[in-house]
Amino acid sequence: MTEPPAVARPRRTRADKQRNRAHILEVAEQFFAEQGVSASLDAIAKRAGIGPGTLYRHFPTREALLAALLEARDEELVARRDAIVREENDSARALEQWLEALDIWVSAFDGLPDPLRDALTEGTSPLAMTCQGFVTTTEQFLAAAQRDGRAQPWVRGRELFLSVLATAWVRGAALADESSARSMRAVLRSGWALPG
Amino acid sequence: MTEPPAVARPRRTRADKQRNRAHILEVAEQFFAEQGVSASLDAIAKRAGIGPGTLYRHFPTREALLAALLEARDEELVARRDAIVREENDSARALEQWLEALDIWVSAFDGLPDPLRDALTEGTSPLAMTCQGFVTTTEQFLAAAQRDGRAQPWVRGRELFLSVLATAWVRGAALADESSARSMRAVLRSGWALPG
DNA sequence: TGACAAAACGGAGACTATCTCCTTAATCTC
DNA sequence: GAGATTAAGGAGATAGTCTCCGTTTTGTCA
Repeated sequence: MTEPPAVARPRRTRADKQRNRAHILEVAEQFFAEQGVSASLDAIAKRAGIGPGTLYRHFPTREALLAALLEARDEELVARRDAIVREENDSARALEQWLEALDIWVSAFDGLPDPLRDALTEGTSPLAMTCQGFVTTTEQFLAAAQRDGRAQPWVRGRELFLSVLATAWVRGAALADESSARSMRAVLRSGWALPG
Repeated sequence: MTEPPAVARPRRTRADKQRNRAHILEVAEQFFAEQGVSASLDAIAKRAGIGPGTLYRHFPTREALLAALLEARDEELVARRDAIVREENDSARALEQWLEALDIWVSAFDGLPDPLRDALTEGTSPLAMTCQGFVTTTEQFLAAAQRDGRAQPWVRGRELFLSVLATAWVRGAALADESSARSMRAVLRSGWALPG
């Protein structure tokens, strides 16, 4: 029988690891902001002064890196949600403000709607948690508006969230002016049809 | 002074060129249908039994290849437009049917909404002509519905076309069931809001 | 039909991006 | 400081895009 090995006390995380992680995030934020979410990961590593292997050890996929970057903004969005709940009594206006906040959030980087859409279906992406949370919040605002007869009863939160992604996707490249963006939002809100 | 050169009578297009072009289109149609618009072009060339150079000589960009593939379907869509004009008297229903036809058209291949969106902004893509034509048609149907007071007066054809692209983009990966798709279309048509 | 010129083909390979080992270096613990 | 361990670095495997240029095919006309 071998000696029962003493349970190894886990070491503290190495300092260079934390330093590298933070630096990668800084550089990635800049690259994604400038070039969109498809920016070259190797280029980010190079600019951060590390090898590709190091980047991939910290963030195994592009989605993992994105998820880490969005975490800080997630907190802002949660704060915004709380502020809306606190300050807005009209349930329809509250929903509208929440959708607007979501819209700003998904516009953080060019091309962000694509990985978010994928995360919403695949469920395995590190972005999925975040997404699902915001879908739930959307459902809560929506349910309140529906209770007050201020939102179509057949709409669901998931589709509303996807609509926000979709309008952001359109804006990504196809809308030159702000008036088009407003128009898209209006279509989302009140549709194109008038009762005959 | 040099002799004015006899104007060379242009040769007939070589038979192998036509053969190759047709074959590339066949194979590409299959690949795009199976794997979406991002399928490897070199793989298409290989399957078609030609070198990559030949493919790129025929279709310098992925968009050019897509445009050629969509040409046949364009004709179907134009025919559908004429049929709607001929058979549907109600302008709102006509617009709705046209949007549905567009929706089917953009669903020909997985991922098609992306290059179409890009084409609509850049204007240089071989897909731009086609897109622009369908925007114009959308505007015509929309104008009729607006004259009849059946469509919001502030909506424009371009945004409506983009909305169709956007809902197709969402469906691309994120909508499991047909009920979600219907719901998205309903939001597009009548919005989520009810008057307070 | 054969010879010439023009047109088109083929595929090697340059370039870029992703991602993975495995060797080397930095850091923590005692 | 010595030793154990964790992380870094970066060459290179793989895959996709796209180009260039020597070779082949085809059309034309004597």
